[in-house]
Amino acid sequence: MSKRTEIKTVLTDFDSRIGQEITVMGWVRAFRSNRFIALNDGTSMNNLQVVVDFEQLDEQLLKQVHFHACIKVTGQLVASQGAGQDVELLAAKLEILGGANPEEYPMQPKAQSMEFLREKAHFRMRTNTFSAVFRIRHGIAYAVHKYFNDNGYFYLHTPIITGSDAEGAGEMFHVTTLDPANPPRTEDGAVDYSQDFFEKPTNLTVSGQLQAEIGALALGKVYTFGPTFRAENSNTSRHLAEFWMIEPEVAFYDIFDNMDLAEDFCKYLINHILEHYPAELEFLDSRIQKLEQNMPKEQRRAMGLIETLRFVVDNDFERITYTEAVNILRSSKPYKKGKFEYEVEWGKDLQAEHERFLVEKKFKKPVIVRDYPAEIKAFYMRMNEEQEQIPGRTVAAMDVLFPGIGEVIGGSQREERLDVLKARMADMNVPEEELWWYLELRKFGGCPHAGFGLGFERMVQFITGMGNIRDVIAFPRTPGNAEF
RNA sequence: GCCUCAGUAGCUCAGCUGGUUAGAGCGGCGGACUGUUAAUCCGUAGGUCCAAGGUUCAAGUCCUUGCUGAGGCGCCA
Repeated sequence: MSKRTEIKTVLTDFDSRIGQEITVMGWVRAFRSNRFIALNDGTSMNNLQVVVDFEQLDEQLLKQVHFHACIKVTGQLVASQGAGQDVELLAAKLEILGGANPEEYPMQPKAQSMEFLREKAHFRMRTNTFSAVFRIRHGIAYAVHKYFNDNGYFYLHTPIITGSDAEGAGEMFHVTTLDPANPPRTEDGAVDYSQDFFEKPTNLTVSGQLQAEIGALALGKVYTFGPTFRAENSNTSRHLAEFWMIEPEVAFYDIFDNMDLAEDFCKYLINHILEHYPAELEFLDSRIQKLEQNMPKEQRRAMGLIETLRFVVDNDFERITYTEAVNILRSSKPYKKGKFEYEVEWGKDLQAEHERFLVEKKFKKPVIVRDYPAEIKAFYMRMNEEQEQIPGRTVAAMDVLFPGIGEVIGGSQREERLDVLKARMADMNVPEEELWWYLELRKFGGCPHAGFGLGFERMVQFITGMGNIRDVIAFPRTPGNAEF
């Protein structure tokens, strides 16, 4: 193929190219007035206007310039006569690389529903909305690595297949090469996993945290960023069966260092996108405004997308303890009026409606809640000292709650005291045999350390303003859905 | 897993208390158009009303079951 110039380059760096002949390739977004082709090659939010003179080009060729057909155009770049763009390309040569017969092609040059586009995941990335989302998704992923690299963290690849089912984060997908219809059996009739590939039962990982702790206790500061699997039957706009999670783990960090890291990290990611993807954000912002035009006022966002992102980076996150949260909730208007469906009571977990009140009504910004009751949190979270005014024991856990999507981060300081950890595992029926190495980490050269898990798609959702998590991952896996 | 709502043309939807040949906008197709920007204008075709059963003289409309999707909740990131 002859060399092409990317459309983003043409549109942003055109001074030196005006008057020159260039070649561009991309997908047709519109063919107006038998003269103007809006061409997009995925590099930019904006299209290049290609101007055709039908007397100079074959009529049959121009008839194939359909919506989303892929074409190659060579011609002279000139200053545009029209008002909508700086430059345009006068087509001297036009070639159809891939036609798109509109009588069969399902995509149409108009707004289509998210549900319909989800069924067309192989085409939806050609739309403005999804190309913007996926450019931003890339930008956030890049910023994750840049942030950690620039701050002295090491990227650790924790296993996708795990031999432990004690990671305490929900139902797991089994991994096996045994024939499910006819597996080998032991004498007592159980499946004989000693004949399986790994000679033991294995699952897809639900978290890289326990292994990340191994890294932290050697390299000091590590992070993981990889796929994570939960076999929960979750049917919501913020859950996936396969998602990407970022898990920093840091030696010598306590819960407060952990909160500082979480806040700084979130702000860095948002700032990176504000700085590098303004066109995408403006498009998504206006998209939401159009969507909300017909909604009643109370259902609309209080602030625009970009305004929300600026607000989050410009303000400190609110930090409260679980006990304070319970007190705030119990003296709140909706509580007194009986508007909450679930009871607010020390010892019970905060429900989505409670978190939403704190984030969206009370503080109107991200909130970090810490020091949750020990009974409702995982075995590895560090036990706090007893406090007189608090009804029960708490652990040094923290959740970062964002407006609209709720929990984006869950983390904790880890229990480094061997005896306390063993007691907790016994209390919660976590088998020591499976996590012998986790215990030895405390026995030999242990230290205080902390970390958290950030749901990557939830962050992408927040930054792009997309309402459903299935629309910020290219190929969503949810209960009953693994197409593509 | 639970609750609520929806499924009618390629897409988005209208179709009233059941009543003849089921509608619109957009998209498609045919045509016009050399300065358009969600281009515009004229013409035109296009339907197993999600599926199966039932009630009725008569069902897109009512009932039952199932399937699919969405929203909310739970589980969490």
